[in-house]
Amino acid sequence: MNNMKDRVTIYEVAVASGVSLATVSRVINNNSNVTEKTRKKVEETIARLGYKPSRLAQALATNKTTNIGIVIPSANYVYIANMLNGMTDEAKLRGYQLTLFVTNKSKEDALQVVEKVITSHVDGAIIFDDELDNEDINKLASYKIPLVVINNQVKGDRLASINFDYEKKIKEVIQQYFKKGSKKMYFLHLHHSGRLLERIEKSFIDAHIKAGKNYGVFSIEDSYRQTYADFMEIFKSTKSGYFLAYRDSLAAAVINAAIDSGLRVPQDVEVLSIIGTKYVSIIRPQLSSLHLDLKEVGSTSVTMLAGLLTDEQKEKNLEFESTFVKRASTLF
Amino acid sequence: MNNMKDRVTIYEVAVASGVSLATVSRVINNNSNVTEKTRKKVEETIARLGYKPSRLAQALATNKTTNIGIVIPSANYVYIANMLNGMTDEAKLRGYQLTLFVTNKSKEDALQVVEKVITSHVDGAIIFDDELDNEDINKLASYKIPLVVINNQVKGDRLASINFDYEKKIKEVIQQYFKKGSKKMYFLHLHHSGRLLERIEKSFIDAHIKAGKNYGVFSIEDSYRQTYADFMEIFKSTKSGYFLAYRDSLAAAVINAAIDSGLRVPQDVEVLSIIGTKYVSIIRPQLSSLHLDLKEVGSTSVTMLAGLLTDEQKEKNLEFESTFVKRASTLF
DNA sequence: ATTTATAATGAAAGTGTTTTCATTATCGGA
DNA sequence: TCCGATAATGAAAACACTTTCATTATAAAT
Repeated sequence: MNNMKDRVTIYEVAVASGVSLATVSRVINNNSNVTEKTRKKVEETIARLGYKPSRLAQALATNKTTNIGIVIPSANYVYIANMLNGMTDEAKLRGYQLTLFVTNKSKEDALQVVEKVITSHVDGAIIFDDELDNEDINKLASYKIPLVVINNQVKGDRLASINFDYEKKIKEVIQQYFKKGSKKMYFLHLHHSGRLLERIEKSFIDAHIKAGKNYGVFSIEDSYRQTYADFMEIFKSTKSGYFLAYRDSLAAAVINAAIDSGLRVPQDVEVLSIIGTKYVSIIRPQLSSLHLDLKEVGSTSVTMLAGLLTDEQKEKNLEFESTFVKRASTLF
Repeated sequence: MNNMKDRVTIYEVAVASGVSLATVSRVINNNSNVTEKTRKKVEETIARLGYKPSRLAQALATNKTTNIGIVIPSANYVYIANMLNGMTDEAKLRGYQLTLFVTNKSKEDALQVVEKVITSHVDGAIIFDDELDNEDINKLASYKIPLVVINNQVKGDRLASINFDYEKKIKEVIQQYFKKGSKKMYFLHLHHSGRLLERIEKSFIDAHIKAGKNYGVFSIEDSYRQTYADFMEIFKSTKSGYFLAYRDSLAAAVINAAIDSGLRVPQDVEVLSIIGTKYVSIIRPQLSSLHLDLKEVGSTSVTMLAGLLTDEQKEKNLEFESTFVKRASTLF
């Protein structure tokens, strides 16, 4: 039964059921202009021969692949995995396939990715990658590829964007803290930082300048191990502070280093993780964070792209609101 | 400059450079049978017109898509994200694109996925999903799709597999523990468990039976929150034990529940995470685990598949060795 | 200069579909 | 029973390439 079978083509189905290619194509695509009788007949031979239409040939003929490209810096971040999760769910629901394009945080790779996306004939793409700048995005757009861009305000035909309100929220959190708290705040700047992080940092600095407060910035590497080591050093001299970290693994590095240095969290050291994943409640003390449903961001991005693809929606900008969730790593 | 351009086809390039389609095709594909002069000429007009070959048409003509399918239960697990990371790197190196197929741990979806993989015309696929059984795999194989299957011993033409030695290692860890330790061991069985986990459980039970030792099994849900809640209950009566958890988030649930119940880790409660990710060292106390370089598993799977695709390699089975890493959550 | 071997090129068929347009069949109404 | 309208069907072109095979150009050798 399970012998190797060569792929059955529409032609063989046509011959076997005594109709033309056109008719078989019609029954495959549920075109109504087919008699019930011939439809039955064709469907029967399709089942008998085990025919499956070639999506490749369909794509070439219709200029639609039902593939959407996902551009990300890496699959390895938990928050990106969360988004991917939402994307795969929604894509499955809508009958799209996801093709991954990763830039590895390298500009060179990013350029390559742009080329690949163009030649791949995806129906559209979702971009969550700071390595792609406006020029890259315009290039993709110029090839008429509908785009949903996350974390970059873009405008144009068949271009939608999703943005997070982290900048605003960080400012609010800081201003709240100024009222009740007294520790000096430090921002953890990543060596290889992207636009979003830079905007957040700017927001952090602005809030301090406006309030006439003193602040600090530490530039760290995007690695738990290294950040932990760095802070074991830092905590030899710095005995208190409120630290803003981009991701929970980095926040955890600060917490663990503080505790291992004999400091108390949150009494001496307070830590806020900006992007919180499920680990915020696993790490002890539990991490205060800005909560954003990244899975929903993922599924929404697919929904928006689907809108662009079906022309229901020409352009749209959406802002996702994050909420500050106080847990045990901060006092307020 | 950045006007909308319609896709340039090979035909236009041919006309514009005064040669035939065949010649253009030859320069695209670096075929040696082209004069340097014509090559230059064609390359120049390719650059000028901004021509990019359609991978779709190429795929149809050559019956090669340079796409490989990745079948996983979900993109949301950290250990799968690690693997994906290795896959994307290696795939980029070798010029393959990755298309994601997720089963969501549902048999129904798995059947759908099998169909989609077949009609998607991927050059091959990597399967890391217990939801696909031998029948599904044989079906894919019968469509001549080269396969690398992770965690399922399979045999056949253009079928390779990668397996982990968790069963053996767990047995060793247990036997070692019998020599020095004294706590009763408990296995954390997942409600929706897969083949791998079941094999590990069997290994766990076998080791106990062989040694004439008593053991326990708790059936839990695959969720940190629920497992934490469950163990807050369990630790009301059970005041000590050695717990084997599948993933580090589950192990963390046990640890946190133990500590929050006033028990000491590892003095009262010992915990071993089978699949450890980077969180093993973030969680406190740090988690003892079986270490396996999942990123390397990912890249190796792509390498093996590439071998099958180029016919360098007809069949292969590989076993990855894990190593027991003692950290602070166990005594030995 | 002529022949041969070889390299470069082009014409055309093939890849597996969809879709347009023309043709044929079917049905209802007079 | 015949006509007209409409529904069902098929032929063929289109999609954007690759590849085989035949043909022409080029270089080497005599």
